[in-house]
Amino acid sequence: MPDASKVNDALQAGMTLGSMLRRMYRALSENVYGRLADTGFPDIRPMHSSVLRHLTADGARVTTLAAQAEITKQSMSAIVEDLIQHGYLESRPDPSDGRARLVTLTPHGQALQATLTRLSSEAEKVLAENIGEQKYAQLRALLMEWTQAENERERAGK
Amino acid sequence: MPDASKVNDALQAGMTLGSMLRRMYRALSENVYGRLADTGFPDIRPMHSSVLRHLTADGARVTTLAAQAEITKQSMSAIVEDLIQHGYLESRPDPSDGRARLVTLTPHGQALQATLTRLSSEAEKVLAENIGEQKYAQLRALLMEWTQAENERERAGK
DNA sequence: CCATATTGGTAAGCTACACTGACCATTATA
DNA sequence: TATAATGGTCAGTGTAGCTTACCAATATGG
Repeated sequence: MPDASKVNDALQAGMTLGSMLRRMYRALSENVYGRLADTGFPDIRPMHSSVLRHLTADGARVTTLAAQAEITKQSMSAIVEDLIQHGYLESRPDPSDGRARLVTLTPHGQALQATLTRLSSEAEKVLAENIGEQKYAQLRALLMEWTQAENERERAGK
Repeated sequence: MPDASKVNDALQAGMTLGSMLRRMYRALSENVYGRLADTGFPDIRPMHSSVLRHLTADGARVTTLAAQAEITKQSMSAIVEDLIQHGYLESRPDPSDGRARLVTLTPHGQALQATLTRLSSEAEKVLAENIGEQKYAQLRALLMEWTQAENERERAGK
């Protein structure tokens, strides 16, 4: 059983779960995007990862990407447009549907995606060193479990 | 030892630690602020918590609050100003320093703070039910440990 | 004790990232 | 085949931050 009074103290001291999650997220994010800028991708910001995270070699439609990233298609459209301007993506009409367009990575975009994955992994490694491999593994497992359960709940409640 | 290949798969699938942290943060945040609006505080948004989280009965200066929330004093100043307009805070000259002002909670602000703490605690309870008390306790402990260590690192590296 | 540096705070303007509402063209369906 | 649903765009809005520049009051070192 978790020590409820201790949690309460923490809440009083402003250490909500949310604030800590947010802070850890920011730490990772700043690490990754700071280094990304130093690695030849100075025009890429966190928002761009919502595309890069999900885009596979097959390409995808803006609508699909938007759904995966849980943002509106207008927002996703703007992000994609920006990445096209910078040469990371290209988009061509989808042969199987006259309304749709297929978004794919250019070689430059593939390099970016690879670098982003690498830097994310390195950032996690730093965190693992700070709290210990064991606890890092625990944290990751916990989050993955929750995320997957959350996906279930959404599919169900929809 | 954490299963590195599994982590790598997850990274490929876009499940970075960061994206999961962010998502859980959003879930909590939407829960709390959605309900807060239904509880008679429709004008309070997540940003406001950066003040409310740290402000004690003694009051505090904008500069102090800004440092605690890790935002600029201009940003904090705007947030405080907004909360004053809505009757949650008041600010008076600090008798001990002619430059400074002391920000304190009005009774209305105290009610808000209490409600916010309650809702945060309830939101965490929901999460605890979803992943299990044990794992919730683990997650919280992990995050608190990292947060405190991070505080250390900052104090040291500064 | 006074010149200079530091500190608390404000003002103005900008950027990043997301949203809503309205709309068009194409495809699916009753 | 008329209507609904889907993929996408355009224009406008809002939120939460930031930077640069500045003022007034306090601290500090010679």
